[in-house]
Amino acid sequence: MDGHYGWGVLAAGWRKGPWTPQEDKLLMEHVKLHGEGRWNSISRLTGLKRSGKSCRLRWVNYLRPDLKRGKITPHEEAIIIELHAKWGNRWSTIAKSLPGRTDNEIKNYWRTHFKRQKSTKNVEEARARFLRQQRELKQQQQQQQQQQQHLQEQLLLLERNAKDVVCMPRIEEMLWAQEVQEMGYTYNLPCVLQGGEFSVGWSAAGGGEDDRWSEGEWGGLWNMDDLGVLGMGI
DNA sequence: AAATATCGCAACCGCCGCCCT
DNA sequence: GAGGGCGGCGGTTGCGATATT
Repeated sequence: MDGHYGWGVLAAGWRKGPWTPQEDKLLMEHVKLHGEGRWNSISRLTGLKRSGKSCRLRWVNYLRPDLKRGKITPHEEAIIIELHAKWGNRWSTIAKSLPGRTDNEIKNYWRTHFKRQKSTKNVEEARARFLRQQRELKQQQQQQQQQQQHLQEQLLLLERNAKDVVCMPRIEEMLWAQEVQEMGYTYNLPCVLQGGEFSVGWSAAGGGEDDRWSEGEWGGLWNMDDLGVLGMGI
């Protein structure tokens, strides 16, 4: 870079190139006193001949105390592959799932380990896996929608014949009844009886281990809260 | 042992979006 | 609403270290 920018020299008043220990110390002391942010005022307050951008970058990528040093672990690599299949080159987004790792670090790692030669197989596998899961999720959602629609139709039908209706289960309870039945129990829908009495209850007709909410391989890698964005292109 | 290639990393640039005036 | 400043992000560059020929 020296040839291009003049490493370590002043360009338009700013120093460029590698940071010295003295500069690091100044920056760290400043952040300790004033916190992160307001990067452009640092040079004025500390005398550092560095641009705000340069200060921020140095802090975020190198000086931050919560940074994890050392090599990317196989587990982290797996996460990077999976998340890259999901997000593409959104390094900062990927970095949020890897505490202590910076976007720059992940970007560099990707470029050296995956972009150039090997790996395409791993990456393609991860991408395929992600797309498959996305498809399955969509199907599930469609099925649920259909079920709900069906139940709603039934409910309307019941309401239409309200005169003769003995029981008037609410839609949430019908859904719950269905879930309970899937678990192997018999569920008696709560009914509004003529005369204002209620009947409610469920009885065991079997049962087993409840693993409906167990984390899948995919969900185990990161927070599933953000699955709402699955519609995005990758 | 010397020359060359590759890797790993730090740091820069340009662009974009947000916020304030 | 327009314009400017600032911070954040992704892409790129180049140096030093290490591996290979």
